[in-house]
Amino acid sequence: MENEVELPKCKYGAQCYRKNAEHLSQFYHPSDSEETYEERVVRSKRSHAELNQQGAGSQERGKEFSHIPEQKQSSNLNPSATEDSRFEEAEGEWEIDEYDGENAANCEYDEVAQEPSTSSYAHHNSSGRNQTPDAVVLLILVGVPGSGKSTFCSKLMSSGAQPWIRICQDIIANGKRGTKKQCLREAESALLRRRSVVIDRCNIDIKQRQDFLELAARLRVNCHAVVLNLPASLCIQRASHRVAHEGGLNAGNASQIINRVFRSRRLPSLSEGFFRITLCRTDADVEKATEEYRVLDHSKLLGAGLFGPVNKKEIRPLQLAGITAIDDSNSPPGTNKEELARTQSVVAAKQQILKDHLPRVGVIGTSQHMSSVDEQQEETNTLAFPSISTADFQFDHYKASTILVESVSEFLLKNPNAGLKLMLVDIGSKSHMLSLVKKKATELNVDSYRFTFFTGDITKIRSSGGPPCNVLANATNWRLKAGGGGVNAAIFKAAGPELEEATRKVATTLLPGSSIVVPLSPSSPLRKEEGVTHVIHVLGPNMNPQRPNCLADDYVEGCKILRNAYASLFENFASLFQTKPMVVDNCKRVDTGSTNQKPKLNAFQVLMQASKRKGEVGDISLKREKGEKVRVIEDSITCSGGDHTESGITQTHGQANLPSEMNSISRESMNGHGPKNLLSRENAEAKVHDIRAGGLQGRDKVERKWDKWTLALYKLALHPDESKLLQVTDAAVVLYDLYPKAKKHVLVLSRKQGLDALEDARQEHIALLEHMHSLGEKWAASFLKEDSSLVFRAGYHSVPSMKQLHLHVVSQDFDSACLKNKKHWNSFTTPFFRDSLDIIDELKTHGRVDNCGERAEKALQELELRCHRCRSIQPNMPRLKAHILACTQPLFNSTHLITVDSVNGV
DNA sequence: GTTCTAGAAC
DNA sequence: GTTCTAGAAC
Repeated sequence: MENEVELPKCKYGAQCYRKNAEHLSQFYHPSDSEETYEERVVRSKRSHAELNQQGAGSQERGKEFSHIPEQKQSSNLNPSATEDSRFEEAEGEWEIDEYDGENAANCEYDEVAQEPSTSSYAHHNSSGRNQTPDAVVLLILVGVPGSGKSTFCSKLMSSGAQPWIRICQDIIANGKRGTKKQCLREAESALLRRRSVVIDRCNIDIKQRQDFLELAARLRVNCHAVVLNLPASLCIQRASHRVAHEGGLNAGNASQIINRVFRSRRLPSLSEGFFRITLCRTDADVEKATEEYRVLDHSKLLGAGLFGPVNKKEIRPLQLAGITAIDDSNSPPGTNKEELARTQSVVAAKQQILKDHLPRVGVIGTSQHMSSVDEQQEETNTLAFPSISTADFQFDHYKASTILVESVSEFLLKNPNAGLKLMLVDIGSKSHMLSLVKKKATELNVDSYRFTFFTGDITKIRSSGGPPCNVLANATNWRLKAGGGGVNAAIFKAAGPELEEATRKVATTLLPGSSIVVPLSPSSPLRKEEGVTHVIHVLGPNMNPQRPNCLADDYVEGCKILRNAYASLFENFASLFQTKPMVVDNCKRVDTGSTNQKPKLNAFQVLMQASKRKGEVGDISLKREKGEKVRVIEDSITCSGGDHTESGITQTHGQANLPSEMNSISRESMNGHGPKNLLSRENAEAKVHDIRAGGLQGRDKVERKWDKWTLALYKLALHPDESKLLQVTDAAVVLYDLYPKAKKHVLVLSRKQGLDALEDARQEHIALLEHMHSLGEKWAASFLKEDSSLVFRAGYHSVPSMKQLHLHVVSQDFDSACLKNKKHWNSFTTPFFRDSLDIIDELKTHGRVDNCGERAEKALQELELRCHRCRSIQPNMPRLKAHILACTQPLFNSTHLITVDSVNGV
């Protein structure tokens, strides 16, 4: 086959060519035989980064290519290889024979001149080290409906030299129209698998193309454009004749739409960051461009620049910094070396700019190794962790794998930042846990880019060819001692005495279900050699009678502890890279000497912590600048104390008899303000209301002005209108949600003034929250008598929309016309919805509720629409609602479901 | 919380 | 033209 090149030879022999896999594995990649897809991704990215480091511009890459004399044969190395494996082979890192650099010095451009569209990619740099070639392409088609994008793709897909992945927005959502986000996800996934991608959507203006260009820049993939700039009349004619178009365009509306789109089109320019743009004005141009990409395989590289016939109107926006289009109707691309060089240089600069503007996650505590390589190219932070409690602690593997995968999934949802990754590590190549977890992760559609697997020694991940992991989890013992065996012994040994010393400074013991972060000193071998900056000690439940604190087959408690262990571990990992405070409570701290006791802070630390806390929910001064509805009240003018009771109110339905202790609690804690007083108070609070934490004492309170519409529940709590309520007690009222998001949806509304949101809740509110929960449970039970198929969750929104703390009790069918948008859905099905029992537990354990604030609220819009049963992502609300009506998978999102069985004590 | 509307996408 | 989403206003 013409233009194909011979892959470089292995240094072990001229005839090697990977015929012997065992031999090749010695130098191809240390863990090639067991290397997972994700590991290949990371390695591939590393290689790209190295390539970039040595020559940012395409021009420099071109020079590197020139060192290799023309060679042939690449795809016939293994005739029996499948399509995929053939491409995987082609991207391997090879050591090659010595070459004659002088002879090859100008080879690249000469080759381009002889063969305009392609050139050899086989290359290596001055150090003799081979690089991964830029053979994978992100090709963006630009054209109005009817311009022939689908035909272009068909030809690529059916007979292309490489297996192209077509991303078509019209059918991406299970055959239906999807979103740009989905296209981006699919494209990223394909590119990471080293597959070239063609984007089959109009991409008609800069904004529509921008995200794809950024994706290409982030993944170090060259981004090409083919512009199907055919006359509008021709496009209309074609669109009018087609039937059953994927995008719904038909004869009736084609003309209008195409004309409109045609007017709004903006042709792509190199300044957007494209590596190569091919303009087509006629079918012949399209045919030629199609052929160029059809024959493109991993052994070829199309030259950079702008190609094709351009008219005067079009050329103006296409010019950039002196670059003129290369009209390949007369001369082949790449013949003008200066032009090409300038183009390549500008493209490289633009791509660098794009890359520089991508969001980054800071790498903390880098070692020398990391600063030289990882910090520059791996804008990620990875936690490598072993399966907790399944080895020496003998926890049931099936239960453990479920908890592990669910915990991972929750973490990924809670932390949408793609830079935070998790990697499960097991030393055995035939690990039972690993295979169980892989299977469950696949079933639950867990993001395989952010949750990966590694087989090998957790203390030697990077040095054995795995991805860089800057944080390690250590499944430790309660004494945090170095002894024993397994992962704990291995990590302490690999980290040296530095880890023991650093651990001693932080804590002396650890409770099951908790974790503690220990920074590694720069002198630790684990840091120096593997780039590990932190170890997080985590203690899971023990089911082994030979070990301390055995739970003796109490898997109810065991599962709870294991969930807590993972949650604590992941939370601490995330907190390393965020402003959120670390979870540190369930350990015996060396500075306090007592369990569950927070360390005493000096005045400066108190100030800093207060400042940090403020930052979590949005810094007040910043909010003031933005004109948001938050301000600090100078003194305790309003709401000091704030407790009340509405005397004379009785239970209207009588189903919920308050426990005696609750009645006493209500009377004691909610006295002091009669109705008259409340009315005047309400007027005052129409201006300013408190919400903040601090025990509702009126001091150092940050206060928020609530909009008028947010006060409906508040007013109802203060002045219960029995006609609107299901039940009234001294402490709470129950009512139907005015806009139910499911078949059954009630609110249990606290009547305690000043307690407006979870973040206000403290230990003294536990009894009230328990009372609210019991009311919710009772109402759920009464609904279950009517319809036993219902399943309920009782919980709070992390950030409420309405003033006055209220508990949602909502059936999990979500079959309601009032459930309309993404915020509705995500506020009930993501970790933004906090189970009532978890909140009570958290108050008992920590004295307050964490993870409430603007970040959680913001995530509602950023998160995908994911089915709460099968976790599949749905493209929009109508599709989601149709899906959840049909989905029969068991519920995923809670361990505290209220069902017929649970209310009957089964 | 909701409704209304402009804009994106094809 | 339709469908869907996000933001403003209340």
